[in-house]
Amino acid sequence: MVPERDLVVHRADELTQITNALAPALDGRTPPNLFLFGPSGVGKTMAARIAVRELKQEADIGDAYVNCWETYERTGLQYSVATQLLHGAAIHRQSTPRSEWLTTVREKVDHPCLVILDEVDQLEDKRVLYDLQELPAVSLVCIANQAEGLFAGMDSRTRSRVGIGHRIELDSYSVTQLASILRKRIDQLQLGHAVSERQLERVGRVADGDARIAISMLRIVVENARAENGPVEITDDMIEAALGEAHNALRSEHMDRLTDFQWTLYEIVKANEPIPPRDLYEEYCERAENPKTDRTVRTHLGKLVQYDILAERGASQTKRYLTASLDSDR
DNA sequence: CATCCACCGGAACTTAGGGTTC
DNA sequence: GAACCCTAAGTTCCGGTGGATG
Repeated sequence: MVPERDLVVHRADELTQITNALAPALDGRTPPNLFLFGPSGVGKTMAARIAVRELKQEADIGDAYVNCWETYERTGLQYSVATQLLHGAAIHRQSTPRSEWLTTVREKVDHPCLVILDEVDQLEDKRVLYDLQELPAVSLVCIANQAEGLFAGMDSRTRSRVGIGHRIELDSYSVTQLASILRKRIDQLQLGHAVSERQLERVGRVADGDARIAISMLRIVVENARAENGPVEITDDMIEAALGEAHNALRSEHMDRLTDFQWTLYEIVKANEPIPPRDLYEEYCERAENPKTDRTVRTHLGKLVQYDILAERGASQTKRYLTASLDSDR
């Protein structure tokens, strides 16, 4: 759920910038693409969705939202965008040739459309951005961690066509900003008395600028406190305990999506880290009945690194894979 | 500094699987 | 149900890159 605007603290300026950038849609024009960059948990998605929702209230504007982590394939993404823009009409099956979906959208949609692509750097095939850009009514709102990672993955044609537009950077939250975000949530739960300012700041400091981690921690703390009988009381110990739990919860979200093959690779690295690519592949061949080629393994290792599940150190002969620990990058 | 070697990743191709059409 | 179309995943091929080594 997207919090209402009054819950959005410390992002008023950015929200205005986003709304201004997309404002041409109010006059029926197609705004230039918009790029939101910033580390995780700084409110990029929230700001984009609120801005689009506000614009929709004022004019006839179509919208679509796709999380590219979940929908990372070219066809799936096109299908998702097309059905959202057409409200499910006129698309027969997912196997309908993509040229047909795009033609249908092109023919039937005459108002500006704002398409939010969240975690767009997770897209396997960035050419899908070019496909969408071909639709005259569509503006892309691309959300990613870093500009470099996103544009590096594009071929030159896509980059020159899609990469034009406003760019807005969102910085990490400060400790006090995080604390006040948490305070709003606590007040909503009517638990104002149960948590001290100092404890909220402690959560904010540990979350390291990431509101998702901070909020996740707070939720765990509150749940644990409620599980105990009597009035809700939050101790410092409970806060320390929630830290590890919150990190694990976010990590397992990603781990859940691994295939068996990717799990095998992860386990080999975990058992042997730091491990050079060659040893990793040999170990994999021993474990697998029908081992895939090293090229395929490389592709998947690349994904695991991109998902922040594995990390790599060194280059060429000194290259080693190891498990990425959230604790180590702080 | 030149050479070597492990590694990287793009591109074209093959294969398997699913759906559509007649 | 056969012919056809489309896609994702994997394979093959290969040129490029950058530490290590002498």
